[in-house]
Amino acid sequence: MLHLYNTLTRKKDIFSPVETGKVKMYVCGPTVYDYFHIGNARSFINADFIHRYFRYLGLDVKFIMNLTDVDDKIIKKSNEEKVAYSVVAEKYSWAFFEDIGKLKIYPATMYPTATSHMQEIIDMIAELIKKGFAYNNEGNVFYDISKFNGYGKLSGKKIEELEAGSRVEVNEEKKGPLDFALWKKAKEGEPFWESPWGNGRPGWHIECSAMSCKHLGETFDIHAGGSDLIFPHHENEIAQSEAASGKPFANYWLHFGFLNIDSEKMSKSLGNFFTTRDILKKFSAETLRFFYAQTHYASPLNFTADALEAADSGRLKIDNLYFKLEEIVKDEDCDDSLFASNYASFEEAMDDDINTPKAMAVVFDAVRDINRQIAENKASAAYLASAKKFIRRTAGDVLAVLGEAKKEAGLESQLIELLIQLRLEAKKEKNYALSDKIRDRLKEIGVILEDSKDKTSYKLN
RNA sequence: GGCGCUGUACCCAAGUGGCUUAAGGGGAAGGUCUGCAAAACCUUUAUUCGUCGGUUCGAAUCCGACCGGCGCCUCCA
Repeated sequence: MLHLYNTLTRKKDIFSPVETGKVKMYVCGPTVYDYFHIGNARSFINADFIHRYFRYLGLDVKFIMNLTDVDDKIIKKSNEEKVAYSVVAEKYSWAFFEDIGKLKIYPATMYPTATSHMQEIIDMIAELIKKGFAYNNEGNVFYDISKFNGYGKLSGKKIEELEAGSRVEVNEEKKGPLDFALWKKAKEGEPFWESPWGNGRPGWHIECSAMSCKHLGETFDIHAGGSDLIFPHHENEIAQSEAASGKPFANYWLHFGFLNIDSEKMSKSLGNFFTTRDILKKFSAETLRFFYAQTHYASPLNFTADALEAADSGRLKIDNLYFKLEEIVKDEDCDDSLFASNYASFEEAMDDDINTPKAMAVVFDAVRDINRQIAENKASAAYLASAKKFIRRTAGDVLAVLGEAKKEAGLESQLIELLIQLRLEAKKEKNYALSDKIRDRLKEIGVILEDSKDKTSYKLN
């Protein structure tokens, strides 16, 4: 039974979807104004663990991630670069897809954009005005939070306290300081869309309400995002959606913890800002995923080079076993019952609010057991086949921390095999100087040789 | 000022009342195997969970105080 910590109820709730067997999930995606950073990557990967686990469970998942493709930051960048906002948005949208592909993120069902949902956005704003939750002030439309009863229920904030401690600039156009923009009147030179309130563009929060409603319905199962989005973004989404539909919005709210760099907040001004692209030049996607999976999704995580190195060593332990199994397992047919308790433990961990650190411990327990069976030569063919499947389904399909299999480039692998043969002959003649030289040289170019009793295998670094 | 999170070994980290005299990974030390390596396996590495009190038959887990770290309240994953 899957339990998820729900920000709305502040406890772990039993997950019970609106429609049995189906999951409707919405995750706030990127604003496409720059390459995304490793903090964003953490959120995307955490969402991916959840997505992949639902798939593992055999649920029919509809997973929507939006791209915010028009907003202040994009406009600012387009002005700096003297190109149309859409050029910026398009460039970084492609970069986003490229990067999440590299991160082995299982694709969402759909990646809708704000600009392709203008009609839905305008319709929702019109509905909010009609129902009295919003007001038009000379082309700027604001949401009147005093009209919405449950405002603050997600973030646990009280309206009076928010107003008292408010750092929001006084805006004469708004009735209340916490009212937020649904539609922003276009300023000179800004991109705009036509609307009943004049030319302008949507506020940030409304797109998520409009798009989630269109693609998932008025009430859906899971809404997730970074913990900084709780307030005001998600709070405002709830206000918009529930006021417009009169129905509950998302049933489960999940929030991902923040990433710090060397115990400091990542920011451009501190000079500790890393894009995912930068990091992927030094570490593999699997290493990054392994590193993130070691910490629960909601906890803060400290990012250091040493920790990444440690993660790299750790995940190789799983890889080494899996590659070994790929070599010795011929027949994929297997009896899962041999690993029934391992699967049960894995699922128990994941069912407990997607406890990936615990799930990894389960995988490592299995890795040790399997290695021991192999070392002691006690493993049956059926056991090894089941072992391989267990590792693939957990470390591979759900966590996606397994590295790529050895590349079987035809000529390349033949040449390596040839060198291995020559080295074995040298070894037979006890010419260890030569055999070690071959091994060392191959290692230098990324081919690692491992001798076992009767043969030598290799892996590519 | 308000709200919330957090402090577990050299490092990362799970565990939130008895199954734990605290998982798992990294690192380190010793051993097995090996011509030597590598990989793998075995052993060791927290009588203790920020500090001090309290509740309880029993607490890392609950309560209180104190000390430290962090986030949100403004765009932000």
